[in-house]
Amino acid sequence: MKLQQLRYLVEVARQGLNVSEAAEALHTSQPGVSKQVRLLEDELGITVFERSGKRLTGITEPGKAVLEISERILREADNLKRVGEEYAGEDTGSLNIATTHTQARYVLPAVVSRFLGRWPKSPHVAPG
Amino acid sequence: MKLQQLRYLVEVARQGLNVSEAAEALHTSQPGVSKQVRLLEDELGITVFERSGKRLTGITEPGKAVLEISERILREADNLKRVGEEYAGEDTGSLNIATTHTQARYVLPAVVSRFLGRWPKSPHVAPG
DNA sequence: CGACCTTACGCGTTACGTAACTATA
DNA sequence: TATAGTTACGTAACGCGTAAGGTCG
Repeated sequence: MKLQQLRYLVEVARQGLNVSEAAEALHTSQPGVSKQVRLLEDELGITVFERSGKRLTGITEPGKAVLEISERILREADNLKRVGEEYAGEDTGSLNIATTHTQARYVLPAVVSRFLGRWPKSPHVAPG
Repeated sequence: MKLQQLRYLVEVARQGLNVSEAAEALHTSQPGVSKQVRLLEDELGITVFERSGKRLTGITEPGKAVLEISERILREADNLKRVGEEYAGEDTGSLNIATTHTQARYVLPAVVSRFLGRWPKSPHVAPG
């Protein structure tokens, strides 16, 4: 089960059971959506969409439950990304180092290198 | 962001910040867990685990939020699988067909074939 | 015949496991 | 020195897009 399969599933439902429109809304190909929806149905052992031949004509009872839960999961996944944005910037700041020429020349480089290795997001290292 | 990354993350936290034990509990390799945790942290822009050199020593504040949400997502994912089990069996039954030899010989095969194509889970087709 | 879903297939990406490296206690 | 996490790398699996195939209205 993959998050993207849930997105595909939910989008198909939101687009009035139209796989083509769902694919376009998700900026991907229609066969991809079709396949992933199938795979998810297989994995869950559930038929989510009623099919009349090759058209989707409705949502089954278990399908409704699946869609509800899927939407919850996707909402939570969005929340997860939002956590990143909320806390972004809070662990930033600046660190000034004063020392002698000798230390700066022979000791600092190694120390700074290790520091940058440990905190990869540190953007700026400048003299002055 | 992938569901497995969330599983890895949560398991590491549950195993007392021990990546090796988490890997074993998940029946996978330790480097895999390490890498996926890193990738998730990068994608979210968040440091979940405090690191002292190469040991994990604590959970950051945003990390706690991430873990909470991740656990919710995983619970919901389990619910999804459970929906499958709950409804399993409800759309099963048997269908008996009585007809003439001629029909059975020349018409039935195509019809049965289409039926099986439409309901792939049909396990048994037997004369009787 | 037109719209639309599914299957087939080739390609690029990604995850995973093994091995080697590094750092901490 | 022992333990634990990370990096490197080769392989296998997976997702995706294009093209071809079927089916219903």
